[in-house]
Amino acid sequence: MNQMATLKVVQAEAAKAPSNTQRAVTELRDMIITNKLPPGSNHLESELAEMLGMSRTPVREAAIILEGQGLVELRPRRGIRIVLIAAADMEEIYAILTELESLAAHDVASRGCPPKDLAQLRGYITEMDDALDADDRQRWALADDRFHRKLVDLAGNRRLQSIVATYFDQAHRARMLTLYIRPAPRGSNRDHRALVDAIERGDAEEARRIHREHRINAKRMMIELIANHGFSAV
Amino acid sequence: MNQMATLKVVQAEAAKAPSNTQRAVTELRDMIITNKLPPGSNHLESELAEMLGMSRTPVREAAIILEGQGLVELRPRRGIRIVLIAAADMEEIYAILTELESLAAHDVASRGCPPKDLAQLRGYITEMDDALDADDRQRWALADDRFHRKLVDLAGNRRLQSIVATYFDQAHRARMLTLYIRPAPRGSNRDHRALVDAIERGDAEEARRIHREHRINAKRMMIELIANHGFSAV
DNA sequence: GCTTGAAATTGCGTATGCGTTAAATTATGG
DNA sequence: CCATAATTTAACGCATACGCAATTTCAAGC
Repeated sequence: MNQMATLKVVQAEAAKAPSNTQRAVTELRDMIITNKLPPGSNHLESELAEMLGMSRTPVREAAIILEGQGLVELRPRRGIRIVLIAAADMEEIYAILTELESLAAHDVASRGCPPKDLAQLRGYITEMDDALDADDRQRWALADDRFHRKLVDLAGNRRLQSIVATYFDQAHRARMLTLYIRPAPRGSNRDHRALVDAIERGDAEEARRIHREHRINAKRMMIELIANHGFSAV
Repeated sequence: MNQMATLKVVQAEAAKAPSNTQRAVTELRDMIITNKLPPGSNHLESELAEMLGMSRTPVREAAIILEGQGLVELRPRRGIRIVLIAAADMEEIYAILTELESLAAHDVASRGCPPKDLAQLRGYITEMDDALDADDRQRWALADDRFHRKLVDLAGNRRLQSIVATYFDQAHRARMLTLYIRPAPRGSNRDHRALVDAIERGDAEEARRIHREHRINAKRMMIELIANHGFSAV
């Protein structure tokens, strides 16, 4: 009885066997945003089903979900297409992220932010600095991701979180491509620090302004890189 | 043979039989946003399947899509739940709509807008005035909807359109509920006219500012109505 | 009664099969 | 040689079936 209880707890706390559909979503998403499934490529349901070791049904369901997240396109009889991200798409995506993240910055500053979370944000900034010193771009990108995500989480708007997450994913491939050809993002952390300071002071409008500028610069750089390096579509 | 050819053409030009999944999405969406499926109610897949005269498969697929649009919640073995919209949700939704529509206003103003489209926007404004004179709130709401949707369309950002459409849907039920208890939205059209004027002048910042104010007011009113009338959840 | 465990129920996840129909291919006429 | 029609192919949409597992029902013990 004691053992059973323990087992139960363990099971409850374990990730209790995700459904095949869920697994298909995670695995396909990962393969898409890391470019393992080439942008623009087409895949039959049966092909993906075999690859993932399941039947067509959960693959179809996963495809529908991923279509809702803008990662694939369902073209009946022509396969599931991995969407291409062109410069124009990055414009759209960054425009949206700029607005929504600035809103998040504003809201966090105005509703106030526990010291613990401020510290965490600053932790990511330090992490980014360290990564740059070590010239580890991958690690920098990861910390940058976390910083931005944390900021949005702190705003406490679930829908905002979900939208930003979606468009982060869409932008992910392009971000990874430009990661090694962009200049070292040294200036970036000055913005980040100024933002956290503004949040700490509760200066909502300033927080919004700082983050908007930050994002606008990021967007400009990304678009230029994409244009100059000629990968017009990813 | 001639008849067959004619038939073919007719079929091709007709809306060529949408899939059952598509039909399920449209019909369920309509029933949800018009409160025909009561918020908070739960429905088994088989129940909805029977109602719509199809099997569980397309209903499941539709449910997944609608979940992605935040209209239902899939709770295994407990049915498909029609999501409740509470005051807190309206806060989230309006916060997002405020940002994104203001962005749209800004972009339309800065990229410029063909006279034809300006005229159409003004047409909706007139329609709203007329509807208010006739005390026809339903018609007012429809024109207001069209005005806002058109504004976003003109910004030419597909992703923006899609997000705004999604959250419009989520807010629809609450908007309809407050439609008859709110004061006549006379002031609203002053904002609308000022916005269109700003767009015509190409004054992007002013367009953004006007629309943001407009939305903030709308939000305040909506939240107050919901709070005062005690339907804390819809 | 109230709790606990066993039994029964039933809703869902997934596999599978089939008919439809769009795409591809070949045949046919200009 | 090209364009169009007939034929073939095969991918998908959907219905259906089934076993597992969660939930509910019911019984028995405290």
